[in-house]
Amino acid sequence: MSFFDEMEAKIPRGVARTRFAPSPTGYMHVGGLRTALYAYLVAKKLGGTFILRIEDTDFARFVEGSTEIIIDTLNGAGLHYDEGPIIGGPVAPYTQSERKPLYRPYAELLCEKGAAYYCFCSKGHDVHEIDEEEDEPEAVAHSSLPIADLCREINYADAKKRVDEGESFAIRMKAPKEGETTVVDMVFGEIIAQNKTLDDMILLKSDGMPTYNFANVIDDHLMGVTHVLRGSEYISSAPKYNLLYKAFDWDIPAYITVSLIMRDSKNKLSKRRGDPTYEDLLKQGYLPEAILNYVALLGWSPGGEKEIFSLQELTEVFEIKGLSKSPSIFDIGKLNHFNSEYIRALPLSEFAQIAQEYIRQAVKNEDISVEAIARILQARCEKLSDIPEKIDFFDTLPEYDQQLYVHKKSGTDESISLDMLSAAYSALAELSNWTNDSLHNEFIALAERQAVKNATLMWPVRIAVSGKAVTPGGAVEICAILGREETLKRISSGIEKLGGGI
RNA sequence: GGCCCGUUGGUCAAGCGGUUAAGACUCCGCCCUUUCACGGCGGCAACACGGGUUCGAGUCCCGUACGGGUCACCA
Repeated sequence: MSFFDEMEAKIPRGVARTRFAPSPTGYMHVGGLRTALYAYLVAKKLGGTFILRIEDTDFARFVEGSTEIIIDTLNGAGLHYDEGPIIGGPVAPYTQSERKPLYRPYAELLCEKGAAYYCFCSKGHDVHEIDEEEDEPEAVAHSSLPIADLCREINYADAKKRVDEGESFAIRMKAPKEGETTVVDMVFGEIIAQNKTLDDMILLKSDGMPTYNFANVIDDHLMGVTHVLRGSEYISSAPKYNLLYKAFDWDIPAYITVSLIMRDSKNKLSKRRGDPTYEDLLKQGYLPEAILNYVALLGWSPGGEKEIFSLQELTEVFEIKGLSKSPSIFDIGKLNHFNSEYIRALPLSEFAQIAQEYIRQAVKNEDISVEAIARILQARCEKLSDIPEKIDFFDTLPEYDQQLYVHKKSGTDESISLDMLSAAYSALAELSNWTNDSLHNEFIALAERQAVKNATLMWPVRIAVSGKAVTPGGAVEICAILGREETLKRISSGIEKLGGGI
């Protein structure tokens, strides 16, 4: 049995096998996460298999520890893979650098068949400088083709001989000069490319590693991938992939090309320009579920009016036809909305648990329980990182402007506030039971005795105990958390501030 | 520049030849209310442009404009 037959025999057959194939750059793009999600959903929707494959064919770009980050990220988001690094699978290994010996035979097979050729051009001649300038001169296409064309003409036997003699080489695809190639994509439809516009892309680099373009085709085939998901930056290469599949006489998988995620109408999301990666978002206190939900809806729509979907629900409602061809702009404001929805939907104890570290950043006083703070915070919190500044007044009363006591809607000015604080001080000093309920009742009763509306009493009290115009929780909740001693202290300092005395 | 793709309110988006062109975010107003928020109600705001095809076009076709992608021994 030949090497090729053996490889063929190992290919798993399944209803749906999809893969997420990131390169280990050290972090997860938001767009990458979304592609992973869709790949997961396509597989799960059809009861298939979701594969993780690490594309580390570029030595120079490899970042230590990246694979672990990718795996942690996927698991953290609930996108558990069925085959891949660490857990293995029927077509292991799942890391391309470990698959290196597999690629050369396939590339050479293509040379033999006349669908590819050995190229002896030196690597340097067409080095492409990453050029950020707008107006690049005409010749920027600095095509390597004319030079490579010379290699293209060398006959197979001669080239093979040079290779056998140890000459350094790369292998390029031999794109036909005539005819056209049609790509069928489940999102973009039919795309027809004139073969003459296709360049002889490198398949195998002179270091023996395959390029992304080649490794993808080989591995997708060898791993039995049925649906190939990738971003639209690859769509113009798809005809070349098809040529490769055709040269091998392999079945072409279903292509599902997803549109780009942009930072604005002109630029795609980029870490380099300061756009957040998935890890950045987690650090800022966004919940994985919320990010996933938001990102699912960027470039895909279920059609109805429902927007909140758990991962489980997504696997049920996901349809390829809901995928959009046009790019979408990442809107942090809308992510905020999803995040607050998810935060509010959490059981209090769970919210308290994830909010704990943020709460303790601002409230060091151990007498104050995390849960008490969490309770008043939960409905007013877009992201966890907002927490500390909202509750810093619990530990120390900030300096505040006396003008805060003037609030038209509550019917207070400085003089009325002074009266209210004085009344509140006496009443609270006598209060036997220091709970939300008893405080509430006491305030209501006091307002009635003073013949003012509740707000006229509550507003100045809240200002006095918090020093802030806006707080999580109202006067009652804040007093309850602060306790009698601290509450009375703060109220009396408010009274002094307003020129009164106890 | 060549090739490919896209274009519905500020943003995400539904729409599949006949609709008062959904819904969500944002913003604004009102209600609720011990502040803000939550919740409830209401409002502002869109089919890029020009030609066709058709009784009828956001929906189909062709151009134009604008935007994006790609043209690396990067992925």
